[in-house]
Amino acid sequence: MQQLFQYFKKFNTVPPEAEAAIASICAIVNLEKNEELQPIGHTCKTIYFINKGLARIYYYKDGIDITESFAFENSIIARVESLFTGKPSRKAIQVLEPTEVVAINAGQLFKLYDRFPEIERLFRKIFEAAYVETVNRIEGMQFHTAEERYRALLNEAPNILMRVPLKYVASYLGITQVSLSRIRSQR
Amino acid sequence: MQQLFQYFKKFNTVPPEAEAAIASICAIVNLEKNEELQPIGHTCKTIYFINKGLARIYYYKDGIDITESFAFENSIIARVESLFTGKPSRKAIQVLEPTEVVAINAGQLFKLYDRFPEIERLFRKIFEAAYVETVNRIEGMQFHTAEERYRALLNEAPNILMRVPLKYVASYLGITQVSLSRIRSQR
DNA sequence: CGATTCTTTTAACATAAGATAAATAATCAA
DNA sequence: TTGATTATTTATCTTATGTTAAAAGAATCG
Repeated sequence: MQQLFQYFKKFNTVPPEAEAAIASICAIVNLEKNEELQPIGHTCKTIYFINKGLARIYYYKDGIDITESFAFENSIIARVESLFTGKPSRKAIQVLEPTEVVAINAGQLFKLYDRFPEIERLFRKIFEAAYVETVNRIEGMQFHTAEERYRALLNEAPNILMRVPLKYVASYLGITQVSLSRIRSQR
Repeated sequence: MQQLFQYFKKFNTVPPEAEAAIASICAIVNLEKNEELQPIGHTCKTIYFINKGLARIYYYKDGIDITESFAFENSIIARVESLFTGKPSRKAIQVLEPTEVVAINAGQLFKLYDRFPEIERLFRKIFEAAYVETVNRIEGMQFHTAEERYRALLNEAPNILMRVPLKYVASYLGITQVSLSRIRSQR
């Protein structure tokens, strides 16, 4: 849990009582490689923090598995399009390595917002940062060739390419696995 | 200003004093067609609400004008990647019709967050909703052909195609103007 | 109104990426 | 270790989209 509170400090400091309140609505969960953290069709009611390991959000389009995003240790992962709307998610969260997460009960967390404005502010800032990342990703997807997107990933997040099966990376980049392989092979 | 407060009600109700506080940091701005609301290179310190008219966020990639997003009446527009990081934005906001906006001073707004938790909550929810929209847009961009993206736009936001020059729509869809024209011509 | 400028379409050609199938390579379980 | 499964690469062919240039069509303004 210390790891999570360390992470929080990057966004907002909260008083000890607030930390204790958060701790009381968290649970440590351990998963084996490839296990599902959240299934498709379920409304997202949990925010996860990754202590160790790696996860992805994915969904199916026309029967094809598409990776929306990856998350590594010391980061938050949640299906926000469900979390913030209360609608069921067409997406799932899956772990790609043996992974330990802190599961934060979102319903109870949102209740804590009333008691602790610092907690509301903390998560506001966390999701603002995530929002910015998403906006930046759109920019990367507009008018870049598949090769440019691959090279950018190689630069900015080589850990993804080291730890994630290429088939997942391909759909994350918005291309087929065959295309990705072709791009990699040309030197 | 009433229009803005009406919009707010969709997200969170705030007490009259809070409304008054917000009103005190807002200004009405009127712009002519094609005028710039915010220039490239400037750090974003204003959140705009569109009373009437239409605006877009755009930037240049290799000298080519690319539209990141559009905003119509009764919606918020801001360059969040600058607003939330304090870094200068490579993007600009331009109005595409005679437009009236409410300019909200973001620095002062963030100060109001301390005095009025309701205001912090209000804008938290506004940006959460915007975040969800952005995540959904990524989904639309992964593994859809240009034609599918055009048809989807035609369905979901035909007003964009009615009111926005096609050259801007093309880059928004991530394709060239020539491609868009080709897609439109085939019945 | 006519001239200029801006926007959209059309045409011809080049190329990146998709689809399908098959061959390797890597991983994993018995 | 071996066989079976899964992941990755390679090959061939097809197609969507980019590029460039030019023509046609609208909008704007003096």
